[in-house]
Amino acid sequence: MLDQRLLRDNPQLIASQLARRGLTIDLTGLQAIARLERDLEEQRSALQAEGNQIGKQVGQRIQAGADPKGEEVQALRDRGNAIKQEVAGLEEQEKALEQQLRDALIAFPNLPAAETPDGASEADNVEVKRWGMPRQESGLQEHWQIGERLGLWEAERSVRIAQSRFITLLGAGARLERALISFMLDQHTARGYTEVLPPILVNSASLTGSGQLPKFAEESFRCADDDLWLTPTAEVPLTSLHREEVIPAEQLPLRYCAYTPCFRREAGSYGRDTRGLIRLHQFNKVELYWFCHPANSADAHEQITRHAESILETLELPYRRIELCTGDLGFSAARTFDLEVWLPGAGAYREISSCSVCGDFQARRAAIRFKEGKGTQLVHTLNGSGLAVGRTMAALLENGQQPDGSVLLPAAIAPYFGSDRIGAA
RNA sequence: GGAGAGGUGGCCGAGUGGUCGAAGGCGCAGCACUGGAAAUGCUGUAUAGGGGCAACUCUAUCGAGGGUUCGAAUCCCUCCCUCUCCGCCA
Repeated sequence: MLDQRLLRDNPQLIASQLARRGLTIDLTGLQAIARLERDLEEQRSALQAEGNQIGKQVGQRIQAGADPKGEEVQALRDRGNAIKQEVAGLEEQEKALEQQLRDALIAFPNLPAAETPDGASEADNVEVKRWGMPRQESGLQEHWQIGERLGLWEAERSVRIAQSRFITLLGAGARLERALISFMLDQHTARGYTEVLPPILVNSASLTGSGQLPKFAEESFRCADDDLWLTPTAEVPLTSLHREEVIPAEQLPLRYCAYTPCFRREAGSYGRDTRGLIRLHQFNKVELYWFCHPANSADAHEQITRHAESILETLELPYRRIELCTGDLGFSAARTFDLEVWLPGAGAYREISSCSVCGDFQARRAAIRFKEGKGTQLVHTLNGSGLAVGRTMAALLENGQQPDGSVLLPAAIAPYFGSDRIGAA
């Protein structure tokens, strides 16, 4: 959420930064509301101060022996009642304005960071670097072909169990998924991340805190009888892990990694990526999350991205780093690096991780502060996939495929999987 | 699902209409004492919003919302949550 003070003092700045995202908004009306709300608050608190004085005086007079029903006390009571009515009127107006303000502000996306390149769409994203040597030979299979051939999962029967865009992993496929989750968590905890296994049903406040609500309700699955949703990413429970807390400054940064299944409706993607593991309503992901001091968030962003990249490098998977332009930035992000893994069967780079710094945007929504010296300040939050597990499996299958039909796995995963190969050697 | 208890500051815990943002204790910080420490003593120690260069000051907040009152942590109503026991269950 954006800062109300910024709206009161410098709405032009907000407008110009949102314009970089392609949003044209006139904020003069909202600014007026914000200022009026502030004025009313000042009037009201002055009245309340007077009312408090009167309350005290009545008590003092009565204790001093004044007649509780006498004229002097009655005059104070009358004034007290008049103030009460005035205050009630002001409060009502204030509440209405506050609601309007909040409804408006909660729907605005984050302001892009200064470093984020301007652009209108995906096409304007900037490639930052490449790592590894992509296999280019022809005749390579796509991961869904390999998976079906080796019996790693059941596509059609999964529709029977749930519906389309769900997958059932079997045998070596299930085992490899489990191995990858363990491998990734071990890599991250070795770097000092605290492993978290959070609830994957989350309440509305949690989704609002991290930015999925109110704008993106249609992207999540909801439990009809409860205020609970299936989490679309571990970013949601991890943000709420410290919601409405004040963290001592010396504890920062707090760094967490979490494996969770993730659930997304994938509305509007009909017909895209219908085969295999790329786009599912339920997928596994290991997420990295930081709460850090504002002074360190830029540095932290590079670190969290490097931590995601190191998984790809340890798994010997060629990738490239893309910096998202303002037009392609997610709702809560100020700056984002996407990592795209090379899929030689498909002959394309595909997103496998997204590493974002959100500044104080989520912290303000979720009221996550830290205490340094006298006052409190909002923390900065960062999140990054480290990595999307199903897409990692897809990348391993395509990159490791051998002429004999088997799949050779990188050395790092072999101890977890129990073998360095899937299929006949 | 049935029965009961309870929600007060970082924690424990007092407080049933009046100057209470809230006793006391613990914890924490600073100072004193000490060669250093322990013990002891003194002082300080919530959050949000407003005003002020600052010292400071005003308003709100004792689970949430509403009501009674000049005045509510304290009385009334509604809701939420937590805990304990029983039942069921991985």
